[in-house]
Amino acid sequence: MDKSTKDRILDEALILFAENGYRGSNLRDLAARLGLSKSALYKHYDSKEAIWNALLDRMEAYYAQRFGSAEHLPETPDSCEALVQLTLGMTGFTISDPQVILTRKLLLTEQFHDDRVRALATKHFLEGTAGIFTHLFADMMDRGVLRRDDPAMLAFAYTAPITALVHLSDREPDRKAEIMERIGAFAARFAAEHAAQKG
Amino acid sequence: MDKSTKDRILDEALILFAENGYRGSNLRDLAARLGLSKSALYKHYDSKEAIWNALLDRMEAYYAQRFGSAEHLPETPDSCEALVQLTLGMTGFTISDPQVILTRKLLLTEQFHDDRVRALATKHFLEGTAGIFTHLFADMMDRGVLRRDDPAMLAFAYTAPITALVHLSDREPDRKAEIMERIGAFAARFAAEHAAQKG
DNA sequence: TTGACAGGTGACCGGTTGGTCACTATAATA
DNA sequence: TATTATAGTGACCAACCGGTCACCTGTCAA
Repeated sequence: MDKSTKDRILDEALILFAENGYRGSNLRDLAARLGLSKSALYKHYDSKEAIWNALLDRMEAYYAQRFGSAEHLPETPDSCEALVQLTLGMTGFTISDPQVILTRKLLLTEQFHDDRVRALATKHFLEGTAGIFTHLFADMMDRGVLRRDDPAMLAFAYTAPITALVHLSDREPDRKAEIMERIGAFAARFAAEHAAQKG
Repeated sequence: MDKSTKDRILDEALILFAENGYRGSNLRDLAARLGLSKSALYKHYDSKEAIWNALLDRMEAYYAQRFGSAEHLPETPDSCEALVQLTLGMTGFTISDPQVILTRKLLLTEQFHDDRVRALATKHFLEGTAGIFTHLFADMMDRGVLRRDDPAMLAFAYTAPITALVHLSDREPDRKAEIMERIGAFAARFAAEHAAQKG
């Protein structure tokens, strides 16, 4: 089934808002991207702000399903090497997928201009990712892969530097290869340091 | 000596641009904040963009002197407790000083719209802070306070989570007390983990 | 005294932007 | 077949914004 115009508007609005900001985007450009006239947009949304709100609705729904339930947790790694591989896989996706990149840009650039974005930014950059790894680390401790420790603190210490490098990749997309290497080195070092049996 | 109008314009421009973004700010509001008419601004700067560029010039000069020379390095902590205290002092300032907060907001919200901001953002959030602690950690290893290790990797692992909490404080300034506690806990844990003599 | 100049004012201009409206085409339905 | 709802068009409008211009005022040097 083809995507509805209503959805396509949000797809293009994400691109536009992420690259120029909400205030820096205008409905004429948005309509042109869709091959529509500006007034056609008003058949689907009442205003520019309504498009913005619908886009945030969609993003909130996405985060609710991604971070909300335990179902979307990745399988617990059964070794330190598996943890590094999982991390590299997740990060590789996150710095390559266009939609994810645009979403991150939107969260960063609009976080101080809109309260819903503010909340989503904290969820995405802090609680969400760290929350997932809190679960994984707790499991890995139970299974004797990681030395017993505070899983939440460990997850925070693990994900925050990786997130910083993801942001660097958003700023300088040409350095992706180098950044992936740094993430791999950081993850490997971290895993070695907190492995159940040292060495 | 009183501040020149030219400087006061940049002061207010920082506030305006940081809170509404460059495109979301207009010269009428800026003039009103200064108690001037809009046309008076043109006696000091040729255009809105010229104000923006002058503001970036000033920011670049600030970062050059802060991160550029070894003179501005804090004194090397002579114990793990001193490291924690230094960290809390620096962070306490950075999340409280209005100008620093505004600068950070500007860097975050405009990093994808302007190449100079992009470069400054990487310098501020990644290389700069980590660079300072790379020096400190190297010194502390030489003096036997910290276990010998890769100082750059260690500095990155230390500063990135703190920076993430600083960003959280920018988004949710009401949580400053809680955030300072988290930073203290993280710093203390990190120091204990990398101290020369364990325990 | 005069003239140049720096700093400031308000009116005005053209381009852009969000939003409206009358109108059209098409497809489903009574 | 007549009707109605949906989706789309282009012209238009008012508000806003960056920028210009003629003009004013105080200071200070020639």
